[in-house]
Amino acid sequence: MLQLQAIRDQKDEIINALKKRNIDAAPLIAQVVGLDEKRRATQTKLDATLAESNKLSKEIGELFKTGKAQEANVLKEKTGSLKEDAKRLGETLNQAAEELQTLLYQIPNVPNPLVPAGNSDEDNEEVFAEGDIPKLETNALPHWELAKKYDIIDFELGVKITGAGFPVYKGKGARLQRALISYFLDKNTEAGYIEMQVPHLVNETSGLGTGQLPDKEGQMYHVGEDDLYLIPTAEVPVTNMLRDVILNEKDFPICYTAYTPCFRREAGSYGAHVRGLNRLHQFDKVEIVRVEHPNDSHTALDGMVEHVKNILRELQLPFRILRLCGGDLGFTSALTYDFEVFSAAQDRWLEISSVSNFETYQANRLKLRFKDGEGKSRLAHTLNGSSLALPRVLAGILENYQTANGVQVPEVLVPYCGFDRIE
RNA sequence: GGAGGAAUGGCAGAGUGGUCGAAUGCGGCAGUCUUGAAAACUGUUGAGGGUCACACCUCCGGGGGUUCGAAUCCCUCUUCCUCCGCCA
Repeated sequence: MLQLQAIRDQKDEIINALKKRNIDAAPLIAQVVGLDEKRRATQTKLDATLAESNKLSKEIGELFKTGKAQEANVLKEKTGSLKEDAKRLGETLNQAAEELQTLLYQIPNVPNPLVPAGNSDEDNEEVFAEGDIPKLETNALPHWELAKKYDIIDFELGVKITGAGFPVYKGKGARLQRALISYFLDKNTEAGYIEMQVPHLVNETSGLGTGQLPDKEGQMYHVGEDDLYLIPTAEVPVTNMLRDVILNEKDFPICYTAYTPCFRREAGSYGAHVRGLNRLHQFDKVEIVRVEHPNDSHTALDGMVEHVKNILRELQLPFRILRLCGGDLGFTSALTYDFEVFSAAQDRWLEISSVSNFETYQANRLKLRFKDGEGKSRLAHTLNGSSLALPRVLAGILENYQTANGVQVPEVLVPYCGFDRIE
């Protein structure tokens, strides 16, 4: 959520920057400014009414104490109309504040100046690429065929017990998955992230805090009975740990990592591009989350990108990094880098990580602040990234490491797996 | 699930209708003393709105009510604690 103060002060800059997202925010911003003025004017009137009422109440108290009940009763009558005014103004105020909130929820984050213009994923800017794309045998298989051949992932079994998009990992497949989780957590811990285990269901307030609600409601599984949401990413519970917190400057940086399953309804997407592990309703992910001083957040973002890079290097997977264009940028993000691994057998790039700086957008919703040198409260910056998402990394490994006699296990994972080949 | 009790500032903890945004202690910050530190002493220290700055307004778990006036009384929700039941 953008800060009202910023909208007031830098209206034109914001409208201009939002054009990169291909939206014309001018009407919305104008509405916000109008409502904000109304809200403040009403607040001023209400405050004056309440001040008058408070004053009278004090006088009445004094009069009763000194035994002047009659005079007190005269004053009492005067408070009646003030009360009515206050009630009416209070209602107007609440309504204006509510409308304002609804409007603010509709405005996405302002893209960072680095964000390239563009409409779709085709306009994303490749900023880095590394690793050799392996030359596979002509009869190389996509991962869903490999999964069947070696009996390590069973999609049909998942359909039987739950539905499409809920695979069952078996034997070495399950072990490889667990190995990846441990490996990622270890790498993140080495880099200074503190490991957390967090709830997999969150309440509505948490959904609002990180920006999944109110607009992406349909993408989360909702447990109606208890009004809880299954998390679409660990970002939600982990970042919300800092909700309503005022940090000290010396607390920065805050670095957390967490492994969780992620649940996404992904309504309405079927077809070739979602085969196998490419898109699931439940998948595993290890996430990194940082809370930073505004001055340091972009350096931190670069650091997170480097960190993910190093993991992919160790796994020896060919990858590239894209800077998302305005049209592809997530609603709450100011700047996002996507990591993609090349899947030789599918002959396409698979997104395996997304690293973002939300600047103050989430912090404003979360009321995540810190005391600066002058003792003033300011909003912190939040960042997060996948380090890493499991299924597509698994797909990339299966496809790129396949040989005529089985799938080799990447060297760094062998100690975690306890085997070096799936056959 | 049943029966009781509780929720106050960073923490602990007073406050049962007006003088309470809230005693006191601890912690934090600044200073005095000290070569430095500790101790001691002095001062300071919640959040939000509003204003050029003041004034002023709101907030004592959330929401609603009673009253001229609510941290304090009533209703309701949530959470925590104790006892019972169930249970990995």
